[in-house]
Amino acid sequence: MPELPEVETTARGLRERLLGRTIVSVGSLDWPRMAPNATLDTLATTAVGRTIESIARRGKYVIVGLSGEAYLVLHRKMSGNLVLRTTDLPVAAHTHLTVAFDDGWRLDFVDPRKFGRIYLFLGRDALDIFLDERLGPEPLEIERTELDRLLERRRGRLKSLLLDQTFLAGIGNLYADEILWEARLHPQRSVESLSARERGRLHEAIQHVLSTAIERRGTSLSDYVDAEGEPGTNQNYLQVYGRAGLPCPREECGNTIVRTVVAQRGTWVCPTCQPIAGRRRLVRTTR
DNA sequence: CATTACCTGCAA
DNA sequence: TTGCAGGTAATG
Repeated sequence: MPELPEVETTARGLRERLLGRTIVSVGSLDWPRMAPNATLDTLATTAVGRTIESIARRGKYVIVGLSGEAYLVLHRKMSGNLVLRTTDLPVAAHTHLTVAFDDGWRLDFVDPRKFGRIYLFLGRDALDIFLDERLGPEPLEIERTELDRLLERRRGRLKSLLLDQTFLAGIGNLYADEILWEARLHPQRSVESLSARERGRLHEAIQHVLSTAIERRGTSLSDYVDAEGEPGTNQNYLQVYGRAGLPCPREECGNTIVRTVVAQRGTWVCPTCQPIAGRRRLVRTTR
């Protein structure tokens, strides 16, 4: 569920509340598989007494930096949320980790589907190795020329590529569809077939779609809420995702959006704005 | 490349 | 009851 804009919004909320706070207890790890490289004991022993020095996002991971070079790394997968509550409030259903702080606030990792993961790393090197072997560059920090270089080294379908976290970190199914609609590119288009102009549109669409979604504090379709427990508003501005049968929002278009499956994921496209063959080919076959 | 597994909740 | 869900790792 949470993709880059949702994780970024959450990280900002956590940063505001937690920087400088000291951890006083860690508990409720009722589903041990959520912490593949630590036990509740290790987490508690390591974290309690340490202070939050940094909160960062990398791809879809939130990285909580503790004093003494320890890092808690959280991934929410499909249904997870990281929510701040005061310790007088009861722990909600499906909460699988709680971290309590010295000022009466508590960070709860809530995840009905239990796909989420919590990792503990000691030392900057261990953290960097973990992240670098999973993640490509940050899409919002990439220049046009750098995107071109990355694309040159890849092949296959555009949508599969956008979903590949080692290509760019943080784009998921929803934003992949929104980006491809914005760029007027069909998800099945092969990377190799892109013209320079199309690569430019792709770069622009990545920047625009992700940054406006961050401004709107993310997309809340069913589960996602930010660190304060509040939904985002980007669900009110989706152009294609989940909108089968509705008209394409491009004024000059207005044709019907269809749902297909690409890379084993539900995929929404405007067949008119996003022709499966490039523009040149379409012109030829329609005359 | 595609398929399956991991989990639960919800809507059709 | 079935199918579907914003993710990723493991396995043909």
